[in-house]
Amino acid sequence: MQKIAEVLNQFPHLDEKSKSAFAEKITLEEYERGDLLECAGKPCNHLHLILQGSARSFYLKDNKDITVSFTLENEFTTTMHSFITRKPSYENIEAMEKTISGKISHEDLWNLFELYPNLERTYRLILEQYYITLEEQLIFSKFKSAKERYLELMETRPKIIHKASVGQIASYLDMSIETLSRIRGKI
Amino acid sequence: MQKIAEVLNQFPHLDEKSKSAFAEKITLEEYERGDLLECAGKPCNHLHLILQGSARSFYLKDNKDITVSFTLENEFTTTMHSFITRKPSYENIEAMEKTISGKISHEDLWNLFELYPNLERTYRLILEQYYITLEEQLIFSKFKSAKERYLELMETRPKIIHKASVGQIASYLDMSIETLSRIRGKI
DNA sequence: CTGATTATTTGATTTTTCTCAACAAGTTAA
DNA sequence: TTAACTTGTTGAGAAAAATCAAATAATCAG
Repeated sequence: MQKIAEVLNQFPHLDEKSKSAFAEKITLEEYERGDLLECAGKPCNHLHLILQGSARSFYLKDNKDITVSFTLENEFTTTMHSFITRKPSYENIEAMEKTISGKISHEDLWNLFELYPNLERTYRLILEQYYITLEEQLIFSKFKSAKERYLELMETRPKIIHKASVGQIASYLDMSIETLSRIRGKI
Repeated sequence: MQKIAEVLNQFPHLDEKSKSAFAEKITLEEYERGDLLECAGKPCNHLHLILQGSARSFYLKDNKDITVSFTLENEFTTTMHSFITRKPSYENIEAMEKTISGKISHEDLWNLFELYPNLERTYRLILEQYYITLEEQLIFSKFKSAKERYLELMETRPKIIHKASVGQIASYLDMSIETLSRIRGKI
């Protein structure tokens, strides 16, 4: 698929062989709004590249639905903890709309790493980017008030604001629904 | 050094050649309490393995000193954002006591990756562990009150409580010094 | 050892955000 | 269309934690 090639071309060190070996192991899957890409309780076996649509990672705590992350087009997602440790995931990933994921299984990916060190490097680079993003999220969330966190989201990933509900955004930004509603009212 | 071998032996897939190639590029450096292992404003060029003592990552914001992480013996530390992007770091890393670090430069490490894919894998595995830790920190910090955050630190990394000052722990746990002091008083 | 500086504790007050409650606006199903 | 839900908004009071202020305790330089 053209889209996959585009994403892989972001990694210039990747040779054609590695790319096509990777592409061959990708399965396309289509989800409707609300369908689960990955499900809490089971080990997460796939790394997903969202080719179309969007996804939301969340888990349930005391009957509350807590959003951990949003994934938009051309971004990767998985429940990293489970994908790495092979233990049951505590997170779910659901499609927020009609979504197509190009997914590769853990097993296939690990096998590819043996054959194509360049792919392992690519995975490492992706992991690094994710690490940085997470670190920024952790550090900057410390200083920001509820309002600032919302304004930052508006600036950095405005699409999320249009795709997600108030409740989803509120739990993602770690504030109550009411607080978010009040913030939105005042802008 | 014996200690380095011990740490590397945690990665069973690493062959002897890779290990010794890595060990050869490590430089031992000794720091006194307060010395900087890495300094904000400059690109961070080293991955450190703390062989003895302990370190603290922090940065300065509006004249306040904010602790980002603590590193104890046999743990790795670097200012990941800068180490990965090669841009100036916004974090400092300082020795909290007399500390010995086994450090390897970014350049040496990247060169080793070309020659020993197993080392790149090890780095990837370390990164994965760090990612998981960070993710847990982010997710679980969302639910916990100031008191719960402190109790969790006491349970998971009690050494930090003995080595760090109230102010350092307070900023790490994202609460005011006074709040932490009151929490400690009541236990 | 002693005064000066810094770190910590304690108290009073204020701010932020949460919780509970009521209500309005949309959606969906019968 | 209406009734039952879901989703979002608004208000009032409560709770958690921050800030401001002052008092102690600990550490350091001379």
